[in-house]
Amino acid sequence: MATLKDIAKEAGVSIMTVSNVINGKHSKVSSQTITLIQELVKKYNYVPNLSARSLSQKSSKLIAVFINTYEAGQNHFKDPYISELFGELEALIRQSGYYAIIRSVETAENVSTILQNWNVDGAIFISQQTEDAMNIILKNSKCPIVFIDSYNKTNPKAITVGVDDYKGGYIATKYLIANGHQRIAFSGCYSENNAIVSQRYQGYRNALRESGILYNEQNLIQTFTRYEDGIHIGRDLANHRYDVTAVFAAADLLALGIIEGAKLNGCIVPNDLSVIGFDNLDLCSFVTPKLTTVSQDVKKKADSAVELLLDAMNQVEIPSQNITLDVQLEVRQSVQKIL
Amino acid sequence: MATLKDIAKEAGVSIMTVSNVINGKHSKVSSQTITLIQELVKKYNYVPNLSARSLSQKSSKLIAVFINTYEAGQNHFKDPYISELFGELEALIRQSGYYAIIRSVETAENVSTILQNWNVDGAIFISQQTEDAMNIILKNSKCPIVFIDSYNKTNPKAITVGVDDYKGGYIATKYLIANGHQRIAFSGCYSENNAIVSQRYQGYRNALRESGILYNEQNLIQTFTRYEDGIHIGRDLANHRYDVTAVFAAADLLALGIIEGAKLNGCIVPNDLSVIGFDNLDLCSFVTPKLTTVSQDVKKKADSAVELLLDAMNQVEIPSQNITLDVQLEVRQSVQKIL
DNA sequence: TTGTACGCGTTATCAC
DNA sequence: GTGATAACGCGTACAA
Repeated sequence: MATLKDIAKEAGVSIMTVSNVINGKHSKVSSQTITLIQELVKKYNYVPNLSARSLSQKSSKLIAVFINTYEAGQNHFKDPYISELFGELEALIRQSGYYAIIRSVETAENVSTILQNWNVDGAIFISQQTEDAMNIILKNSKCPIVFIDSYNKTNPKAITVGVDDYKGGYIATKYLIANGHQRIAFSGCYSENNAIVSQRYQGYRNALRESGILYNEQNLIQTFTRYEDGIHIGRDLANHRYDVTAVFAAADLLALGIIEGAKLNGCIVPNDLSVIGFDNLDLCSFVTPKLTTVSQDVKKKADSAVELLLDAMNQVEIPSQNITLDVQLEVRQSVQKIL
Repeated sequence: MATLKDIAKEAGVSIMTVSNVINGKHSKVSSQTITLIQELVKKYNYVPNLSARSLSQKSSKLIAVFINTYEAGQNHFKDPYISELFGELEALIRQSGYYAIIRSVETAENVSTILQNWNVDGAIFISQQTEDAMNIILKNSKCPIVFIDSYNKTNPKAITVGVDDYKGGYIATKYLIANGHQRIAFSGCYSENNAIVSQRYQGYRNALRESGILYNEQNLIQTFTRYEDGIHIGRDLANHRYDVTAVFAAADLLALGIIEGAKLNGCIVPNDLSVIGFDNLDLCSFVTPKLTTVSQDVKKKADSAVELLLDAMNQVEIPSQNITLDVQLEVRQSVQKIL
């Protein structure tokens, strides 16, 4: 509750002297008063009021982290990938001397309001945005914003961090093909608005084409990517609703659901069906069979995002505003060679 | 960027009139000026500066969510339980008209600094605190604080939300006993500072005693509760380092690790060993065998915490400051009857 | 080396 | 109904 004024009065100096001491501008103050004031600061447990500071400065030291609100009635933080990413971001924001405001939003309009409300210095989106949404957000916002897992080829203001989704789809499919599979399904939340999945799908398609395998439209399985959705698909697969020997699932949870659903109807992975996922969640190694999947480096993603954001906030020249991190195949037990 | 002043100038009225319109004090303003100002607000996209508001009001509309920093080098949000809880809290805070600041902290001192820095209205701790830490925090803080999963029997200021850990340990052990098990291990992060685990342990001990089973000190397995820790213990169990037929693990991840570790050394759950966990994470149903566990209602926990906090902030009379939610046994496949 | 005046955007108070 | 003034806590710019 103590303010600069209180300390100044007690010390018999002006407010500015106290302020200078606190902000480390020691060159402007005699060492005597410095120690005096430092004692008083401790004694009264002085803590600067950052709202006041934010008001009189350009900067608020606040970084906003945005996430989409519930999807399919689901708490977004139940997605282990999102949670881990968020945890890393929080740590990095704190270590950089900033404060993290977390907010789930429904529409692009809400974003700029929050940003202005708190005079936020920078923002990070941790769930995918459409290009349209990004453009609206960027147009209405003054501070730098980093978008994780979003694609935007047209807007030069867009700062993005993502992984090589195309390559992920490509190497996963290639691996299945190398193991003798020819009839391979793609399952995921495929739509025009979902650039991530579209990219993975493109990788899948190109891998097929390169190997001279004819693409069968029936093998695109449209679905949400929760575990429960996978169960349904797994059952369908076991019931031969699709004519395939392998499935590439665009998310680990979906893949795990598929494995379980197939099993429920007597189809055993990898013996009767091969499955590959995407993300490399910890729990891929907890299940049976352990899931072969495309792995990405979540920590590096968070590092890149915060680094890019801080650079933009400090107007540092950046080589590129769009970072694409590499992915690689994590071979485990859910794929089997066939003849 | 528009401020009250800008709007006032454009409308040819005073700042206060604009302020009154924005804050819905319509009784003090003529309907003409109301509509005029509302138009201008839209035109200039006016958004109130909450730092300024916080400065001139008692309240900041900010709620801080605290979590302990890394433990055992682990991002805390990799714990699915913590993540889900956090996601629910974020939603509730937002829906209540507040803004969430998230912060990981190492020591109790950091807490009051943040609280003062931002003039925070209320705070929630989502990871367990020792009674000492809680007392320090409460002593140094002015705003209401809710502690989730912490025990504090002595400090009347402490507002807490938890589950009936004792009962959890009790019913889990009783269930094992009912299935014919007599030699039962307890594994978890047992220590004097960890009240949660101590309670679960007490439940375990009492269940044994009630059934006339002699407690064997060797069967208390001290460990961290990560999956990897479970692996070690599972191996030990398979190698008959402990003379038991069943294990109660104080956390699901630990239980899953134990199952896997045992399997690696040829000991199959539930055939050769029965295991019960605690938390009922989603992934309990993803693994094989599906984990029998003690379940708690995370959503209800979040609801209770926010409700309690808001009541305290609004100085509403509360029947009890300490809520203990019920737990129940979720029977699945990891326990087998023995003779 | 230290102090003064002012402004940041908002609200409460009180007078008109 | 409406408006002037002070106050919230801090930092910048400048003066002493």
